[in-house]
Amino acid sequence: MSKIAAADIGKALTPGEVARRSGVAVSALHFYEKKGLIHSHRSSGNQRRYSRDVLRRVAVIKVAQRIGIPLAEIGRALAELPDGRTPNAHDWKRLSAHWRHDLNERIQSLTQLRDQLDGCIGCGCLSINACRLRNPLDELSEDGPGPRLLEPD
Amino acid sequence: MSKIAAADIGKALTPGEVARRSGVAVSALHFYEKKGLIHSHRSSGNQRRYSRDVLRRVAVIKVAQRIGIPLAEIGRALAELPDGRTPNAHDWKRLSAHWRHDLNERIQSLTQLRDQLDGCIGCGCLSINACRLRNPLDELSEDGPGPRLLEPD
DNA sequence: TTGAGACCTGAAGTAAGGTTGAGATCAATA
DNA sequence: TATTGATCTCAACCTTACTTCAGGTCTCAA
Repeated sequence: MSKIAAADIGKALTPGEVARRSGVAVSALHFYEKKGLIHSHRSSGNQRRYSRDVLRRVAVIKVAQRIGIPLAEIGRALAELPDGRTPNAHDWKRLSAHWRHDLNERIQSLTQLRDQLDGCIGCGCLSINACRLRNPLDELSEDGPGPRLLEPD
Repeated sequence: MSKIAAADIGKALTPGEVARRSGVAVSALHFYEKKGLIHSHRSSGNQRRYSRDVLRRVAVIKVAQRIGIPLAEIGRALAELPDGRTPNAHDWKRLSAHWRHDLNERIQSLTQLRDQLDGCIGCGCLSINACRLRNPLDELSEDGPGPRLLEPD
């Protein structure tokens, strides 16, 4: 029984193993640890040992990075989990739903940019004050006083 | 006549004017010049003076940056224009069509990521080897020997 | 003419996300 | 046991895209 319990804890992973299996460099593991995104304990000889859940944490980090979430924000999200635990299925559902929202906003804003570009490709209107490409914030068209980022060429 | 010709050349713009009208800081103008993206001549007192087309160049730079094109690549594209000229309507058509293509690819890859995320949000499958989110390159599913980036947790 | 504000240069700083190197120690195999 | 490969720490460096600073000069309106 105690043997099984010990097996449940699992064999600790060395930095090299984690690097190979997660696809990130050992230096990146150090870096993530410094930033508080992952944790390790030490062997008797002061070398890092990781529990297996570090693989899941790194997986979450990598997916979030692909989505475009900065490390600091990923770290904040992970830090908000109770007991500093690694996200379980439920946590992942919350996290990913949140990040999906961010991702979708990025897609929408890029799509809008593309559509504006479509409207401008042929017209050479880049030089004209009203070009929406040049006025991302849509903050003109009232021609009273006030900030005027882009005057006519 | 010579007076009109002189007027055609136009009054040179000071750094401050360009900054105000283009919406980028003077320090950014220095920076772009160092990188070869814009050019200036000097007043008798060694201060920069810009011809009006710098406004168009900066506009092009800003749009390209929103699309996600790195400055170095923007610089390369601008440098390929004959005579180092500022993009005219035809040049802009070519450039923007090219960049639109890049933008579209980025949108597509983010959209694909979003769809994969949709498929994974509820399932907690992040821990499973076959998860497509964790295997962006689709390079497994043949389980022979060979590189295996991500082993099971 | 003079003073305020704009400009000049070069070096250094910032932020994100790491990588690289030096010099020393650990761990596991022959 | 010896040695090779893996790790250790910490500082320095890298890239992108700029900003900030220090100390000095120009420009132009009053």
